[in-house]
Amino acid sequence: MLTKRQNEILKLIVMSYIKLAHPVPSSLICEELNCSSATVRNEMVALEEAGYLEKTHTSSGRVPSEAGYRYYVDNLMDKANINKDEEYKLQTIFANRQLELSDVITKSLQIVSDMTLYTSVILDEKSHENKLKEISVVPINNTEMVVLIVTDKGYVEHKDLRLDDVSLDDIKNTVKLINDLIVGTPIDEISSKLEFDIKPIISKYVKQHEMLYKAFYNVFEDISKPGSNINVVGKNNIFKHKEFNDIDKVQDIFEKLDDKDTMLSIKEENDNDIKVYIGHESNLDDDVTVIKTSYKTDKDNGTIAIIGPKRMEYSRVVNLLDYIKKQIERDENGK
Amino acid sequence: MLTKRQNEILKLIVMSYIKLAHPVPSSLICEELNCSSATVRNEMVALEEAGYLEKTHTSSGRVPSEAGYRYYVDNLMDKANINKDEEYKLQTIFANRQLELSDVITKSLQIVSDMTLYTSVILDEKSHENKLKEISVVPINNTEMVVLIVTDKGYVEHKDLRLDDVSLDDIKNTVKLINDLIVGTPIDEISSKLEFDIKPIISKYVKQHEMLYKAFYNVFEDISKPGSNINVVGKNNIFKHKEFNDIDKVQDIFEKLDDKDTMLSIKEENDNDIKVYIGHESNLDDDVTVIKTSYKTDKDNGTIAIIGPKRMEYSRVVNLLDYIKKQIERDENGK
DNA sequence: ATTAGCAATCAGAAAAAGAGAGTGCTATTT
DNA sequence: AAATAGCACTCTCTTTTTCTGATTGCTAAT
Repeated sequence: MLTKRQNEILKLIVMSYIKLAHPVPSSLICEELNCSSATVRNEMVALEEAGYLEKTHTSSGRVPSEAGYRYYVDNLMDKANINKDEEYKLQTIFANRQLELSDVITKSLQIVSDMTLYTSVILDEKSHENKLKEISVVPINNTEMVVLIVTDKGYVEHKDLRLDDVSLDDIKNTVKLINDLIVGTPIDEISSKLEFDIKPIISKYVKQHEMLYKAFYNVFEDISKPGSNINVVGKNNIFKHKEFNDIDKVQDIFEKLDDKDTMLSIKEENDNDIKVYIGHESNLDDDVTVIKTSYKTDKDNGTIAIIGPKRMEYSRVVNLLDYIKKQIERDENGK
Repeated sequence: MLTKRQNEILKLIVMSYIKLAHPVPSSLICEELNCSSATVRNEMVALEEAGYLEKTHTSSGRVPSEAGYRYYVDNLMDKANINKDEEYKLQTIFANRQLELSDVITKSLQIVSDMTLYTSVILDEKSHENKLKEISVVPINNTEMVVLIVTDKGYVEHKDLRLDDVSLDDIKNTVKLINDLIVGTPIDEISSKLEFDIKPIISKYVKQHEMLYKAFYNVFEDISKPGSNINVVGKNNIFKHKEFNDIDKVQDIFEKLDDKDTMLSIKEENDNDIKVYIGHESNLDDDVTVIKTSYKTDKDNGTIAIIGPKRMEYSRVVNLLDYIKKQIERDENGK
């Protein structure tokens, strides 16, 4: 258990280090605390023994350890509100109802990345609860057509289809059948419904049924794949932090930011809270921190995350994420 | 004018340097040429005076100058055919007719990037010759709907629309009017046609005409913006070349690869040939070379480019680009 | 015209030297 | 008992020096 003064010193050290990116000497703290540097040094030894501080070499100032950051985030961090200026900048995005939700989210995180110099990730999953609302086919020329698919949640997919020697009537009939029979079916059940309900019927009414069945089967097979969108914004901000001044490290992080699985792992344990993953917990790099949260609306749910150095402005980022999460959820659910 | 032997030596030096990334000593060349290193050195002096070679310091081996690369590309480079192995890998992509053209191109350049360790850029412009083929609206709930727009070339756009207090009938009528009156209009002329031809009519037949007109006007305004798609593939390959072992340089290049204007400038002077921009000509970095070409099909045209170090495998890349260009054009036009 | 031979040059690695920041410890004060 | 002043000690970071090896340019010989 830390004394009150130790808490104070630890907080000051973490905050100084976040700001100055340089091991914090006792002299810096004693100015703040009105006591001598020797006193601070004694406390520093205690904090180091407790595992919250580290030295870079025998006679260096102190740097927060991973546990130090953890303790700071869990116990010491000011949970102030979002900065008014930042709120204002984000407000203008959320006020704009013209844009689609995913664009709003991307834009807001773009702004966050620009302001903070950190990197943002947006993961949004195609919901499995989407049901087919309407399918239509627009012929382009003799062999090509565009298939348009809309779900009840307003999700749109389109696919080009090339079919030689199929009559327009056949196509129209097939589309009509699909619209009549499987509208309302959840997208991941369409393939099987197509096989068992539609196939027998179109084989009666449609001449080129074999080819058409196959084509539409493929289209739906494709769409129903449970894909996630991964959007990484402000990647180049990685270069802006002195802990990433090593080209091999930067390369490694860039490769992870491009790696689907690594990015998807961020969204695991979909929690309503804001989660902070410090250093090795981030799964990216020991010098990286990931702060994330999830959102849920009527139509959509997803995860947003900010990636930066372990020496990150924790409270600022937490506030920003919290604000955005609330805006998204208010915007869409509360209307 | 260079002698035959000077040509030979220059070619060997460029090729060695591309392969070994190390200033080429005379000893390396004389093995190849069956003459003494002193002889080669004399020729090197001549080539240096002609501006084709440089030294990194007084007693270093020679490195090709920008002019040296230029001379090599224009006069000395073997214009062999594409490597069979590489052709095979690309073939499988182009054989797959399921994919849309833009996906085929992206995939093939992804493969090129993986094979060569260079970076690829695909620039494809939305053609202005697209004409409206069909518009449809799918209502999602009371206030939201999806507008689907298809052009005669199979280009699809969709926009979410929020409209409070508009009746379904009004919407249907408006869509019908648009379909009746402006299908076939080039997309960049739709806005004005909407204003002068449609507005007067819907104001008669549609109750909430003001709001609907405005909404559709915005939708078309949005789509007709002459946007270009910019797709950069294999960015992380930048890290793989020793000339980019400097973090500031890498940062600078990454920022340029993300910069719309810089990337768009690649497609200028839309030429049918394959163009090579060496060093400062690349507009990216003095150590960078850009090799590009353009393609043109019935539906689409665009530019593809490979970005790598100046010390690039010129002939290999030229062959790859040439092959891909031909495949694209054959694939789409020929058939 | 070509080549052998050799001193001269310079990058890059390794070693040495110097300066400065900050600590830990001890003795002293409060 | 807690806080502080004082000082030797440690270690990084920077600069300087030394050393080695690769490669050249030049001169004289073939």
